[in-house]
Amino acid sequence: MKYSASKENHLKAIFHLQHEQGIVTTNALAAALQTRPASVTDMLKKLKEQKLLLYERYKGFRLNNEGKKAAIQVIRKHRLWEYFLVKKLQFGWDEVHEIAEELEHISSKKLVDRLDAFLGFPDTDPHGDPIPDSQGRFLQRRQISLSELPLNKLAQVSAIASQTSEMLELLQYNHIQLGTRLLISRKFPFDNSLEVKIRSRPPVTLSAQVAKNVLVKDDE
Amino acid sequence: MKYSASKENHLKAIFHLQHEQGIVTTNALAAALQTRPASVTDMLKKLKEQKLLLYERYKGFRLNNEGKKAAIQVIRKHRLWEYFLVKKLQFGWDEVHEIAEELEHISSKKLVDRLDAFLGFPDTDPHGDPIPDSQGRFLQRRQISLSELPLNKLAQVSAIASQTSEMLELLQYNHIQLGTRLLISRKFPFDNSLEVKIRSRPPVTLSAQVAKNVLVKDDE
DNA sequence: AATTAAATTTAGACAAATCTAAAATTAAAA
DNA sequence: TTTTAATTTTAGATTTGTCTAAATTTAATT
Ligand SMILES: [Mn+2]
Ligand SMILES: [Mn+2]
Ligand SMILES: [Mn+2]
Ligand SMILES: [Mn+2]
Repeated sequence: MKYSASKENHLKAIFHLQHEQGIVTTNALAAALQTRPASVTDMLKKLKEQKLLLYERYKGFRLNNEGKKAAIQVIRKHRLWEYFLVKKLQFGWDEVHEIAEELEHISSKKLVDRLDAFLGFPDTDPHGDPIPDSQGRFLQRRQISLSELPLNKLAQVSAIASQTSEMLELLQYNHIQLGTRLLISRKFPFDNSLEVKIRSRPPVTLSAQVAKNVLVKDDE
Repeated sequence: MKYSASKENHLKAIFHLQHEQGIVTTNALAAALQTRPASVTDMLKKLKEQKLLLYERYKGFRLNNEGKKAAIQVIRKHRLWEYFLVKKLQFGWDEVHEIAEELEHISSKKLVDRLDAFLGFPDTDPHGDPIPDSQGRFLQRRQISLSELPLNKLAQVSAIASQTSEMLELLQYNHIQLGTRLLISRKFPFDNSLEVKIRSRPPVTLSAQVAKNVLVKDDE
């Protein structure tokens, strides 16, 4: 099956949202796609027609198995291209998302699998997100949000949940990137902001909003 | 300037046709793009509106400088991606065209230039066609059609003018590919077919139609 | 030169994807 | 439990790119 770029974008966004929330709402999807709720409703009808999602008017929606499979293939393409751009073409990790947003819609399955092999079957993209394999299998890693990390416990940045360029710019400014080892040296209950220490650097302060979107795992 | 995939396809096809014919006709373009003359007329109006071509109704058309520049950028992308697919992803030269037909519409200029550098600034694509550089400069090579090659003169295949998969399949069957050294051992005036010899192989016969589309250059 | 044929353009339609404004439904507040 | 507010859907339009069928213009034949 081959879907339009717009359909693929919708499938992917629904997949991400339902991973966080179970059921997805029209407004949430419209916000994620920077489009209008009315446009989302239009697309939902088409996706339901094609039996890619479960949907009844006014009651929210979610992907069925077929829809998930399709979404995962798009995610696979997106992340493999991001990996290619960073590792082979020397792009920065904060400038590949938009380009991958276009490349992910190239349809050749053979191309994706060859690219995968060429890259040595990587299992995480430049932002630390897992890359599904050819059969759509994920290796899901146990990672927590930086805001849940206990005080003074060393951890390693493993993924960035919100990948807007504004977010990435802020992190880069604070010398935080994939693989950075850090710990929380202080918590401020007033606004839930955190003071974070990175080895041999002055500490930096992160808002709760930022911390929530930085995912970490135990340091080895 | 960024143009739609359809506009880019039209620009590229017009460029190729006017290279051969000077002025381009509606029917020729429709045939090249596998579309209808009426659709071509519609698009011509838009391209003229955007000042990419010279066009007056019923009188044919051709790209202006702006249009040529745009077309060359598309050709550059197409051929760089073809080179990538063959040299890095191990595709055969006869299976890359369709995929490149999609990849050529990815818009990032930076991506193309990085890809170019990654590939080592190649100057011909897998079919022997020259790859324009970042400024749109071509290195045009003096090549002639196999049908114009004198009898018994050794030459080397440098490009294939018609790159349909049917054509490429036929050539592959006859062991003719880019770089193949050959000579014409006999000409048959009745139908302008040719007997062609490739070193250490039994001679093969090619129709005039095939020979016209095989381009050769002097053997070093 | 008149007629026929070919090429090209116009007129009108359609599908996909999006939008705004208004209506319908559901959720929250008084 | 009314009333108000938020969410979601519908109705109707718009843009882009395409098509068929008919009309127009140009080219080729008799
Ligand atoms: Mn996308
Ligand atoms: Mn990513
Ligand atoms: Mn194309
Ligand atoms: Mn080529």
